[in-house]
Amino acid sequence: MATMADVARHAGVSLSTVSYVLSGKRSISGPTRERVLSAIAATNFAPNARGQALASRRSRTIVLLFPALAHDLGTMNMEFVDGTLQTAREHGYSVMISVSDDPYEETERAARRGFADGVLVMEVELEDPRVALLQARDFPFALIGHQRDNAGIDFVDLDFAHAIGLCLDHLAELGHRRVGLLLPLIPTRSASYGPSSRSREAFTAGLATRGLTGELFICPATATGGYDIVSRITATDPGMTGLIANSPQLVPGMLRAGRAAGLDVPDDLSIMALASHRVAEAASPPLTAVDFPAVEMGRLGAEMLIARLEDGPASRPTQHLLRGDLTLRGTTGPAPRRPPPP
Amino acid sequence: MATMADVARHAGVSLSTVSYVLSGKRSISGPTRERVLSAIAATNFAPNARGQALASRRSRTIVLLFPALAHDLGTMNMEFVDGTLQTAREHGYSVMISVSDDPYEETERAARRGFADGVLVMEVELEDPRVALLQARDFPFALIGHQRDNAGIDFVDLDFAHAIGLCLDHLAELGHRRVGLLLPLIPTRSASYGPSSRSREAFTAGLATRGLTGELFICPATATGGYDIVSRITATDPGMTGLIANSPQLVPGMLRAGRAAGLDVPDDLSIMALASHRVAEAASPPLTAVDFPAVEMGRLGAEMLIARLEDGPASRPTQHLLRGDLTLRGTTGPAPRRPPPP
DNA sequence: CTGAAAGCGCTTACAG
DNA sequence: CTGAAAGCGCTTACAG
Repeated sequence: MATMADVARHAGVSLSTVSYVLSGKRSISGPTRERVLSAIAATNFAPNARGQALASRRSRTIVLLFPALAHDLGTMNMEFVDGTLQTAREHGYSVMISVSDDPYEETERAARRGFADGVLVMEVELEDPRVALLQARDFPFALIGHQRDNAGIDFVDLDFAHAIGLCLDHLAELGHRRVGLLLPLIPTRSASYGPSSRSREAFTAGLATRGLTGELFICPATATGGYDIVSRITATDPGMTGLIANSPQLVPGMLRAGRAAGLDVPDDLSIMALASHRVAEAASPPLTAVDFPAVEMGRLGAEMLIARLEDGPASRPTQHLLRGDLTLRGTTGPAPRRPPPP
Repeated sequence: MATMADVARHAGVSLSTVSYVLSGKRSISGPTRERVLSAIAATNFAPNARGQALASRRSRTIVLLFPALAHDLGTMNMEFVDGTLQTAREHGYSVMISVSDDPYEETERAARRGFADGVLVMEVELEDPRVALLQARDFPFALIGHQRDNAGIDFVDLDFAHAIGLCLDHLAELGHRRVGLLLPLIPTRSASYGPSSRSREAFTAGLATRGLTGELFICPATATGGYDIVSRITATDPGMTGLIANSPQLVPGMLRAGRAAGLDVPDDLSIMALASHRVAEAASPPLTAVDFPAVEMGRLGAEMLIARLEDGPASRPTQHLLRGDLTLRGTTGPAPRRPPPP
């Protein structure tokens, strides 16, 4: 591989001139620039990223910081990744993906070793130790998710309270009187995992104002997680005719349990979820859902982080709390006249 | 952040001694090592990855080279990523994910810019220009997938011919006489995309030996892709009672089309897929499938590439053609006595 | 408008 | 067993 020194020799100029032609950071005369450019072409030169990173103290790399990935291999996580990659690429940044059983240690590693310029933190808790660490170290970051206290922090998140409110409104309008919210239990995240706690609160608070009663269920985010809960519900609480899944991963099991109990969706049982457009469409049957703009959140997260890297710590933070729309796709319907068969 | 020079000063030794304590590449006296180690602890030092990368000419980073990701955001791709990440992490490597509308250009970029030590190529074609490029440039790589000619190349792939054979055996044993294979059309990949062409060939060749007749269908890898094909089949070719999906993403649409035509799965129509255990289990209903060991393929791919990076180009290549097992989960059954209602 | 040189933070021959 | 020094391939003040 040709180095910048090779190009300089080839063009008969100094190494720094080659560098400045590439960066545009000082004006170069027409003829000199020509010679350099054709030398670059002739040697098939491309600047070495390692040399650039060391000299400029910028690697143009960001890290997407997943906690343990294995628990949630769903399409929605891939959508976050996809959005992040798209935006990073548009800005000339590379993206590393980091996954660990020990997210805190992994965060520290990213901040200390300096292979990347900043990190995008996923699956944020209300008081996330990773965030405290990054702040203490003054290492650039942005959140996909948000904490309880977000002063000065760049973040993008779904407005879970709003989403749950839309679900309750919808079910109430359809005449359901008793509803359930299923929250996936994420092994590595504590009880203060943002989406779970915010949905839980909104659900609890939102029941009364709509004249509903309901119950919260926590289950493994697996195929059988939703199945077991809904089996129990159909067996013991037939009046609960409307169900909300905080994650689309629970839904296949929920549908199966409904079917096993002889219930038709949506005639006997209404099921809705928080799910990206894509995931809701691909499901079988397509799901009535509040749209979870996962790709856009990945995009905005990368956007914020890169802006922070380029503008420095001074500029004021960007905070996006996105509201999803309700899209009807047929898994919810009017509450059954009388409770379905036991 | 403390540098190695800080540590050296703190310990009263030379910078090189600190480096050697860390690398273990020469013997250090007990007392000296002690002083260095406690200086490292006192300064909270961690070696700077950029300096290491430049000096050692190794970044301990590999790139996972996806073609355009947007077409296939499925769980199975996430499983490849997950396997790669797990293994990379065990070896102290970082993983970059790269996605592009122009995979060739992206490959060239990775090889020229030198931000990574090697690349893992996904979605390989029978004669993949990216592979030719990497070979010409002598840039380390391994394939998840394989070409027609694989001399000297490290790769891991599913044995698609074997998998399709298992499917045909299974359907033939169940008494099906006429079967279909659905291949997802991947926009960015040409007709010579490995999995499609190998499955196609095995299917065509395998029909006769089992006394079957059948047909091939190519459809968009979307929710509606499988739907449209199966709608047509049920309308025009009711004797086709066994269907194989080369990708699980087609299945939800296929099931929906079956249902819309008033057909029961598996009583009237048998559907099976090539799908990872996880994806097949999570589907609703769970799918009879030939297991696609996506996580393991990600692991093996990373393993091979890292071995190549550590051992150099001399050692002979590793080539894994994995065979998946058939797992029955209830979407296939005996062929109906007479063709189902039209 | 351009060049010579210092320096980014390491690794690793070269010396002793 | 340890140190002084060259060098990895760039960027960017410092000079002119």
